[in-house]
Amino acid sequence: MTGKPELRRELIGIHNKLLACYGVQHWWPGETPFEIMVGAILTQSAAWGNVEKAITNLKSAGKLSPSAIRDMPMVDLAKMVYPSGYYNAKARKLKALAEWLGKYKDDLSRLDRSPTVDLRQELLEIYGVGPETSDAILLYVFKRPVFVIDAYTRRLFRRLGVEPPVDNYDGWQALFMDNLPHEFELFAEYHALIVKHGKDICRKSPQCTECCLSNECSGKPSATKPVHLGGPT
DNA sequence: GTCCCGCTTG
DNA sequence: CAAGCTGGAC
Repeated sequence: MTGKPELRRELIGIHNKLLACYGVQHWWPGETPFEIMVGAILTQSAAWGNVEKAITNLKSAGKLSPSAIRDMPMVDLAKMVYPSGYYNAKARKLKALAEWLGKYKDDLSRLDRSPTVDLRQELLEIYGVGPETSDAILLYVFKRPVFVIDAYTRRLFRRLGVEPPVDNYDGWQALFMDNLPHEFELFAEYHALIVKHGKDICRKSPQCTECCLSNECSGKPSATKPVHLGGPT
């Protein structure tokens, strides 16, 4: 946490307003660590409701475990995750995740001994695990203080007029991690609140009249959409 | 930049 | 009917 005090207070202020608006979120939905990891992969560019269907399919078939997924034919796995979209790609990703866990005898406590940077590097080497999925797993499974950046985060804070100097994943992550205390509870709750807000209010087409942040928001990108002053040609 | 891809919402 | 959904691989 080395950033400017002004930005630090702004980021905390946004968190507090979201918390006051929505209350504690109790994330991540998922009853076991493995279920959280599966959810993190299946939710890539997919609505959570569809992810739940896929997870329910796995659960009711008794296949929601690393070993079951390793032993299952790819085609069967693809059918089960069908509702979450990209089913062939996601079946392959789940296989890769399960194979990786197998290297540690499916024992999360072994992995939990690794420092965060090392664990993150390992996660990134798994097929289908990129920065966001990696950080979601680090945060919600391993309880590491890592700030997760997603499309909702970028959209919300751009509209609020807060942007990092470098517009990529690491740049966004540094914006938050350089300006907030590295506390698991704070990062977990903040991300959950951003998602809640992004789904319900700060959508692509924002519901600004119902937004509890409308006072501090310029609504920039959507407000700057081209206006043809001369009217249609 | 393109592809992967079904389901929900407007 | 189209747009959008907690991305990542190539």
